[in-house]
Amino acid sequence: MNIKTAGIQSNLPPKTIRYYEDINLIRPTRAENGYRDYSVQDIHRLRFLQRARSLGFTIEECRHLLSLYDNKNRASADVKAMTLEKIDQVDRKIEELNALRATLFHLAQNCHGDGRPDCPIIETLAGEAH
Amino acid sequence: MNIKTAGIQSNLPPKTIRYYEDINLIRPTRAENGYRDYSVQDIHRLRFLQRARSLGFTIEECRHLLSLYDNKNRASADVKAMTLEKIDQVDRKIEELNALRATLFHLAQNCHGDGRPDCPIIETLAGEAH
DNA sequence: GTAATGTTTCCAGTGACTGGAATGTCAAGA
DNA sequence: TCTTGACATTCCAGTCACTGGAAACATTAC
Repeated sequence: MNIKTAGIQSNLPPKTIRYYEDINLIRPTRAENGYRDYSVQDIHRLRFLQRARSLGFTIEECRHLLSLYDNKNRASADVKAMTLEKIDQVDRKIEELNALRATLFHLAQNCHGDGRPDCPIIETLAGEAH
Repeated sequence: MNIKTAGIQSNLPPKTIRYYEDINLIRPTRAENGYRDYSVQDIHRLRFLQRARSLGFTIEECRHLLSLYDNKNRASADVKAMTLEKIDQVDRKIEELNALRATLFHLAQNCHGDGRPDCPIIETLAGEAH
């Protein structure tokens, strides 16, 4: 299977698939003409990567997950621990964004938003008392 | 004022301050020995940058905000529009993260998390039916 | 005088791709 | 058969916002 088809099957752009090969996440064989040739197993790995990445796992975490995927004797505890850690990270990020949103909202509410030059948002950024 | 003091005053590492100079966000004068010399106005700009960055504005948005900060005839409507747009972006990001968290949580809940090799998280990433 | 600290410039690396150029291969239609 | 267009290859560079490190020079403290 050529790279474009592999991309459609895995929902990844060809550029990304070549990149994943560069960093040794996948090793397709080559056809006689030098084209990459993706097997069904390769597609499974690519789909796995696409899903794990879209769930916010980093490339290195994906590499680890793939090694667990390859390992028939893996312990599900390892995978669960990674997932729980990822949930913690997501929770922290959500908290940060909520605080950020509150600050921005407060700034926007105090800005009259017309053509007058005085602007509480700029003043706050500049650190002026208000 | 030397760069380290400027960094302390603005809560930015010296490396970052030099970087901001590289990309023309700030232009300190130079002392006779070649050291950068930061004025009080420079510190204001740096603090402004630090605050705007920590509120999630990109460097290019900061550049724009700084030009509004410099411009005594700016319209506060411009600044408010940027802030509201940023709030929208933050809202979208929070939504994404909430969905992501729900998926991860669902996966973790269905994983027994012990030494057995079968793992619903891996199976889901691999796209297997469950 | 010397050691520690601070400053300079420059180059390279991060993460995870993405864009583009130059070149080669293949399949379909006139 | 020729040509056109879609697809493939490699390699280099750029993204964003820094960050790390090396080599060399300046200043400060003891």
